Amino acid sequence: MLLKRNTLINSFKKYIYQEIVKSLNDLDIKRPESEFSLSSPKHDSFGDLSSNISMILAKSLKENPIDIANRIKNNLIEKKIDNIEDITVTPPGFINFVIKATFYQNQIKSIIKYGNSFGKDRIGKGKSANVEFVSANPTGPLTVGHGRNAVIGDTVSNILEWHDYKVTREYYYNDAGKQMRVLAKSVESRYFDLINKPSEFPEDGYQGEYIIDIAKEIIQSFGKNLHKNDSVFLSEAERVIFKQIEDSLKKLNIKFDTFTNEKSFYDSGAIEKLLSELKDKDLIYEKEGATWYRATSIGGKQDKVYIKSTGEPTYRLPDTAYHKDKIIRSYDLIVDVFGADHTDTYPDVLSALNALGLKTDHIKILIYQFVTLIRDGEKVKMSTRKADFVTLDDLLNELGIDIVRYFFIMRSMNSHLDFDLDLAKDQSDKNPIFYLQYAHARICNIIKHGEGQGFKFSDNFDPSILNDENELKLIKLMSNFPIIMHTALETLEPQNIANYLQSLATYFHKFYGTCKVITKNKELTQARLGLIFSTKIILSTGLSILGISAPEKM
RNA sequence: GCCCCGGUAGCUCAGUUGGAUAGAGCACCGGAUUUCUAAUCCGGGGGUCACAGGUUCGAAUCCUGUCCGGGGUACCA
Repeated sequence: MLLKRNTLINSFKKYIYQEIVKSLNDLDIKRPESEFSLSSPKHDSFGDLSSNISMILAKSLKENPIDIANRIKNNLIEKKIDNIEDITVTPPGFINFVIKATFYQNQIKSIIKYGNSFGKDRIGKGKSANVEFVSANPTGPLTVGHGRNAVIGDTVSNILEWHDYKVTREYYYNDAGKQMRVLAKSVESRYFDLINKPSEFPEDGYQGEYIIDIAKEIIQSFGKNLHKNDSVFLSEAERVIFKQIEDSLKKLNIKFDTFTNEKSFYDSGAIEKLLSELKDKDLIYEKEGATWYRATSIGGKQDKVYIKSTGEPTYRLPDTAYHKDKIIRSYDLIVDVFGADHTDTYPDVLSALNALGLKTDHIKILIYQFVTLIRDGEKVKMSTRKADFVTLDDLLNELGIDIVRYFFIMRSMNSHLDFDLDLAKDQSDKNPIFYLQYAHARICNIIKHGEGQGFKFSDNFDPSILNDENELKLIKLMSNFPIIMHTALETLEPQNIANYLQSLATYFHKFYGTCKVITKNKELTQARLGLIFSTKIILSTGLSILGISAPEKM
């Protein structure tokens, strides 16, 4: 099938596409090797769908593309294609299709009929997905960067769920490594400070205020007689911090299904087993007291250390065992959400798995770039070690869930994110999230107002009378929702949805400016109620996928 | 040095995976409210898509090189 992926879901496009192919047959033109497009042009003046078929054929046919286009056009016109109002040819050789308004108008009925399932292609039905995100070790409160991770991961999960995937949200952590030892030492040191005993704060210790709070809690619960290296320092620190992390995530309305501890792969012998499997493939060797992974033999740039000369493994080894485990759990799709600092880490993991004969095509790694906070027009400096950072909690307390979630996904994850606190905090029309939510609230208010005037929404209306320019634009945009969702599924990039909803809100507000819904014209009122009702459905569906509320009133 | 991401309006960013005349928001200027919510709408100015080549009917988009910013870089994850 030469059809472009995006267009597959739209059966009407598929139909037109086939009609073009048939015309080629009729005209005795050989179908081109490369695929041709059929997509919405940027400008409405070119119609609703345009194809580049004749430009692609021009070379092999040695014929002017406009002439080819006209031949195809004439053949198509003769055949009288359903739902096509007009076909035009424009330079340099596009064939443009104008779709009948009724085709779009009828979509409103579909939206109302299918509600928040409108446009679902249920591609994930019967399939499972695992989305691993956040995965911060419990060494301190979640930061702004983790926030971006959390919101991307959860929204991606929502996108998958909307397509009927069964999604497991998974949090992976390590409470046994060096980081945690330093954490315990930091708490221990603060503990002895508080009870006026000599202590030594570790060189790379965690300097945040929260460490002192944990030490205070330990004094409360365990008294002042703890000795150095007591395991309580670690266990309490982990317990308290994990509680904090879960609370922060809860405030973002994020709930994990599984927490997986790196330690479990040591306990189960999985790591041992992985090592011996790799050894059998001659991918492991010893050098300078360390154990190395021979990445170079499978196309890697350089060999990597698996076990340090201190006897402690690097992250690669358990990470590979963990991913192997996820593969064995046989998900149809495995998604990892990593920060840009992890860019270099995953290729080794994947290559080791491949070397063991495991398929990794269904593992999708999403890398997001860093977040910079902007306050008063200036970058907020952040140092993790000194705990000189704004936490995710601070952000949530200051801004609330809707704004935080929206700001984290409104930009492409490939781009560095400038999080403008002043804009986010602004409760006025400058803030893009309100623009969106206001559209929804406005619709709710009109519906309410209509009820006060004796109009009740009913699906029994005639959509063909919705012929105002702003009505048609709104209707056409809503018809595009399935394509947007399909793109979001393929790319796993939530900002597509955010951008789409912004345009939808724009088109609605424009409609509102020119068309009054509740009028004395009963038939028109019912039709327009149908229109705004379906707009409300798309808006609230999109917002709920983004994890943002759709207020009835503002 | 090498690898990854980015460079588009004064600022922050989109750009449907190669299409036609480059798009928003903010900021700036001017207008609209006896109205279903003005958290809105309408109009205006503002561009060498970092730069230079290449690929082709056609490039912000793909390839090569250069410059700038961010991240990583072999026993920290």
